[in-house]
Order: sequence, then C-alpha cells, then structure tokens
Amino acid sequence: MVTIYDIAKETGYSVTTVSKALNNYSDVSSKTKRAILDAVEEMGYLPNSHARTLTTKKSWTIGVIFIESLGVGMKHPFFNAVIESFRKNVEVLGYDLLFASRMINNQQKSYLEQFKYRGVDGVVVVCSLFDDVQVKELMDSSIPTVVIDLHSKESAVVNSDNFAGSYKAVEYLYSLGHQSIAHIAGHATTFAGQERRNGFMTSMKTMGLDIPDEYVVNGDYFSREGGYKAMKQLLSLPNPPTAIFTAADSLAIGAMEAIKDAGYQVPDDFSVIGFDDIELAQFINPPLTTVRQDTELIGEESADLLIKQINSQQKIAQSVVVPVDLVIRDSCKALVKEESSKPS
Amino acid sequence: MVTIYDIAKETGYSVTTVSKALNNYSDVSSKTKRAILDAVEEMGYLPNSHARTLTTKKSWTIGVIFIESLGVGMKHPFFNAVIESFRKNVEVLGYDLLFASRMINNQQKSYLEQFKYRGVDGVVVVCSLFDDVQVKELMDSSIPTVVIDLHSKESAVVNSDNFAGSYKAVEYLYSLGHQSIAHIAGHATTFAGQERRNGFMTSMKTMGLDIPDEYVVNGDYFSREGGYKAMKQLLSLPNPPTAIFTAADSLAIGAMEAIKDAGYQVPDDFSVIGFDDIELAQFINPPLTTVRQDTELIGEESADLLIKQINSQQKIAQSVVVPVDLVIRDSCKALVKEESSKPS
DNA sequence: GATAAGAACGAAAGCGCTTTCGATGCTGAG
DNA sequence: CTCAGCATCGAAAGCGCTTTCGTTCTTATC
Repeated sequence: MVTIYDIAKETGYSVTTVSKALNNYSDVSSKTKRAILDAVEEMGYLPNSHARTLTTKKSWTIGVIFIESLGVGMKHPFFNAVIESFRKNVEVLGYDLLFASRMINNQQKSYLEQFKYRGVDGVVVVCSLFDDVQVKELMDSSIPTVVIDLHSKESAVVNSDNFAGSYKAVEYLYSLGHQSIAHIAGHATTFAGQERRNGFMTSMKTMGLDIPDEYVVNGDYFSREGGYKAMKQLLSLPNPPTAIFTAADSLAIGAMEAIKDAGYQVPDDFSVIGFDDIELAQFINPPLTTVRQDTELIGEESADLLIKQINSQQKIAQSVVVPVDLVIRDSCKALVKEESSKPS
Repeated sequence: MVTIYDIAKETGYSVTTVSKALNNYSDVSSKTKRAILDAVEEMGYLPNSHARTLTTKKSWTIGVIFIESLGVGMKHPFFNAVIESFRKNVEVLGYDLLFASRMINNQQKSYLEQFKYRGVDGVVVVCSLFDDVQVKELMDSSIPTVVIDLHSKESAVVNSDNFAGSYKAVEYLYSLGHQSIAHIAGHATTFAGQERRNGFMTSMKTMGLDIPDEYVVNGDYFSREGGYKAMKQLLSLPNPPTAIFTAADSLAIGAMEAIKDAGYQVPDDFSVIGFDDIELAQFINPPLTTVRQDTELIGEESADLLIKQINSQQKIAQSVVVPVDLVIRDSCKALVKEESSKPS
C-alpha cells in the first residue's frame, strides 16, 4: 500500500505538505502541488479512509436499517424503493451506505452501539413499528437520525400523508356510489397502519357513512395472508360491504384472492383499493386501484433532512409528510343502485 | 467518547492489558479481566472500528455493487433477493455491507479505488454484463471478489444453471406438443442472456425442432418494453410460433401484454414461459410458468465463496452453478393438434 | 538455596492521516 | 539597509487501537 509517506519521499516534500496538497490547502504553491499530484497519479496512491476518519471524525458513511415485520429485508418493495432513492441522493455527496450487522467482536450489540462503533455520520431507518426500543434509542442518541414511515414530534421523520391517502380512497369509493365500505387495517403497532385506519374512520364520518364494528378488521402485519383471512371474515358477514379499502397493496392482493376463492369477482362484486402502489399492483388481475406513495420523494426528503443534521451538527426535530396520489386502475367499479332491482 | 485509555486509567492497568483483556489474550489474569470488563460495562466503552482497522487491516466490511442495465438498483427483484440472502449469511460472522458511491474527496473514482480506499475485506458484485471494465478490474485485483450472474474461469463466480433452465423450459413446451417455439432473448452482452439463448438453441436441436431465424428475437435489456416489442415482432410473422420461451419474467410479462393487446389469449393462443420467478410471476394473469432461480442458495453460495477467500487470503477461481427449477403455473397449455382441423 | 520455567503485565512503536503552530525565505515599503 | 508582511513549508502531536518484546514476580524443581 502506498501511503502519504511514500509520496513524500518520492517528491522530497514533507508529509504535511503532501497532505495539504491533497486537501487543497492554500499554503502550498501550485508548482509543488502539481509535482505532488503527479506523483500521486504515478504511484497510484489512494488515501486510507480509516486513517482519515480516525483523525477527522468524519466517516462519510451513513448507516441504514430496516425494521419490518415481514422479515423480507431488502426485498421489501416499499423499503428498497425508498432506500434506493435515498442512496442516489446522498451518493453524489460522497456518502456510502452501511448495512449493519450488530455483531462486534462476536458479540450481539444494539444498532446504536454498532453505529457508534462504526462511526457513521448519520443513520436512516425505515421503520413502521411504533415502539421499537432500538429505534427509540437511536432517535434519542446524539447521532443524526432520520426515520422513515414513523411519526414523532421529537425527531426527524418523513412519511407519506397516510391520513389524506385514506381520505382520497374513501372519497373515491363514495363517489362511485359505495356506502358499505370496509377497511382491512394494517397492524396497530404500526404508525402507517394506525394513521390509515384513522383516516378511514374520519373520512367515513365526514361522508356521513356508517362504520359497523365488523367492517374494520385487522389484516395483521401487512401480509397477503392477513388480507386473505380478513377478507374471508368480511365475506362471512350477514351484510358484507360492497367495497374494501385496505391499508396496503399486499393486503389488497390477499383480499382479492379470498374474493376469487369465494367465487366472486373484482370489481363486479366487490371494489377493492390498496395502498402503496408497489410494482405488482399494476400487473395483478384486475390492476389494482391504489394510493401511491412517492418513494422517490420520500427518499429525497429523508436524505435532505439527514444531511442537514449532519452538516449542522445538531438534531432537527422536523416531520415532513409527503403527499400521496390515488391511482385509478380497474379494481373499483361504480355501484349499480340495488334499489331498482331489489325494491325494498 | 470513552477510549481504551479511559478505562486503563480507571482500572489502573495499562492500555496494553486493557486491549488484551478485550481481545481475549491468554496472558491476563481472570481477576484483572473481570475488573476491566466491569469498567468497560460501566463506562459504556465501545471500540473504534476505524482505529482497529487501521492497525489490523481488517475492516469487517464487504463492499457490494450492482451492475445492471435497468438502472433500478436495489429495486431489482432478483438482485435484492440475492443480496438479502448474502447479507444474512455474512452478518452472523460480523460483516457489514457497504454500498459504495465512488466519490472520494469529491472526485469520481472507480469501484476498485473506492473499495481500496474503504479497505473492505471483500466485495460481492451482482453483474450480468459481460464486459464491464470496472468489474473486470475488480476481479483482477488482489481484493477477494465474488461475482454473481457472470461466468469466468479465472474468478469466483456463482450463477444459476441457465443452460439447464432453458432446457427444462423447452422440454416442457415440447411435452405439451409445441413444435413452433420462439425465444425472446436477453441482451447478448449479458452472460445470463447468452447462456439462456444457447440453452434454447441446443435443446431445440436436441428435440429435433426447427429454429427459424425469425424465431429468436432480441428482447433488449430484460425490460418489459423489450418483451413487448419482441412479441409484436413475433406476432407479425407469417407463421407465428405457438409458444414463447423468454429469457426473463419481465420479458414474459411484456410479451403477454403484447399478446393481449393483439387480441389473443395466454395460454389459449400462445403459451409463454419466463425465467427468474420474481414475485410478480405468480400474480399476473395468468400466473406465469417460469424457471425459478434459487436466490437463497445463490446468496449462500456466494457468501461461502467470498468468506473462504477472505479467510484464506487468496483468490479462488471457482465457478459454482446452482440448479434451477421449472415452476409450472398457468401460462402454458397443451397444443391441440392443428392437423385435425386444418388438413394440409 | 539456586535456578529454571511460567504467569502477568507494560513500554513503545506503529497503523496512515490531519492540523496546529512555528520557521524560513522573500518581497516591497520606508 | 531594515523590517513588516506574506507565501511556503515542516516538526510534531495526536486520533484509538494492536502487538512485539521485555520485565518482574511467583512457583516448582533439584
């Protein structure tokens, strides 16, 4: 490995001067700078990030963690889309992303410990779970943190406008003539799940619609199976809803399977609408109407928020919410008035 | 930040002894070790990875890069599944994953330079492109490398048995009575694309089937659009095939869209079969019959291969190919003999 | 009681870099 | 000619850790 000393020896200058030339200090003449840079080029010198970090306390590294209940990690379509966008936004600044393992010296450590050990400049966590102690610890620590998909008054967070998303969904269903609208909810320990549920309840009330207790059923951890089971439950009701708003596309997909398995059709018999707009949504049958989360923007906003904290050396308690859009595909249909066919 | 010196002062021992206690050296009595460990616990000491790496030359970090033509990065369903599996396999050993940015001191650098700068212990690259210079550079370098989805005699590589996969697909189609089978190929600069194409050609010959030139059409970079265009082309032929084997699920999906747009049905009018078995495959309509790549195993094998190199301090030129499976769903159908209806 | 062997500890160098502060030489102003 | 001021450069300390090589002290051996 060629070090700063080697190129000092080669050029006849001191390591100090070499270091300064490399870091664009003003007190080195252009002639010697030229000579040093030439030698650097010729000898194939590369700085050592660890040595540099050791003295500067800046690692140009951002830690990232996923906290999700499915256990799919990087395969999570929403999470990886957000992180990909985040990555693009920070890489141009020179930051690398570190996916941590929580093992130091063969001992299990917390994320906070791991990141302190690694000396990251900041960390981005994608976390929907409300009360993860490790994430809490991170947010309370001194290291700059931004968490995505979680809400907090005291920390830097960014998430979609879940409430508004629910509203748009319900409003759309209502405009289609639906009155009996059910909700397959995300897990209650999850901020997004809770918020979408709140949005549903509120907008239903705003529309003046009834919400029977049985119409709000838990889909568990945003899994397909959860959606399937929840829909089964809905179908077994004496008065099933005509439309279902689910808290996630995966839930919607599960629900649609249940509907098909029961011999019904979407959207003819039931309208369903999802949340997320994962890639899958447009390819299933029928293509899913859903509330789209803007992963690009979420990634960008979180990058901004984190970088701002890193640069200012202080935590910023700011909550940015990014707007969502309803994307209309074919899983919802206007309700034909039952009154005409079935006079009461 | 509490350092080794602080806990030395606290306990009255030298930093040497503290360091030894921390690293389980045998020449420290159990009593002093106990005392030191207690102080460590009490003072909340954490080692500094950069300082440690600086002296040991071991960073417990593995660099990862994606080289893919779509520009989707972490969103690539095959790549992220492989990397997720890889991560699980190395994290228990204490390795962290570093997604590099190629920016050092505000200057654009190559991956090799970036990784040397970062002092990673090894790098895993997921790369389908044949002749990427940066990947070549990496493979030729002294740093342990494993590359996934690429073939090479001189390096550590792991990939699916693309050839056998094609064979299974063609064989299946043939068993269904299809004789006119076309291939929508992946890009030729891609190892997987090339190999699947080879497998197609060879197995067709083995089955004694004809391959008109027009039956092998390029799907470009494994994109849906590529599949769409290629299928359009196939449909415009005077004698279109009855079945299409595509080099990727994305291509198959595009092809199926083209088929539908032309007013035909899958699998009634055309059988199509994909490659990969991405999550989407089971949810599209009809569910796609496809050749499944075992992402779990690929990740595991690459982890093994890389770790072996890291531990042995030398490059290993080994090529492991992991088996694929045909998963049969609903996009293929037995061909009804045309002879009966259309006597020649 | 003298000696060898082992157990427990520490001094110091070194990993590759940055940064402070001082030294040196040169210029032009007076 | 003198001196202030500027432009260049370098010595040295320090970042936090590991590791080699001694040193000291205890214990067992004859």
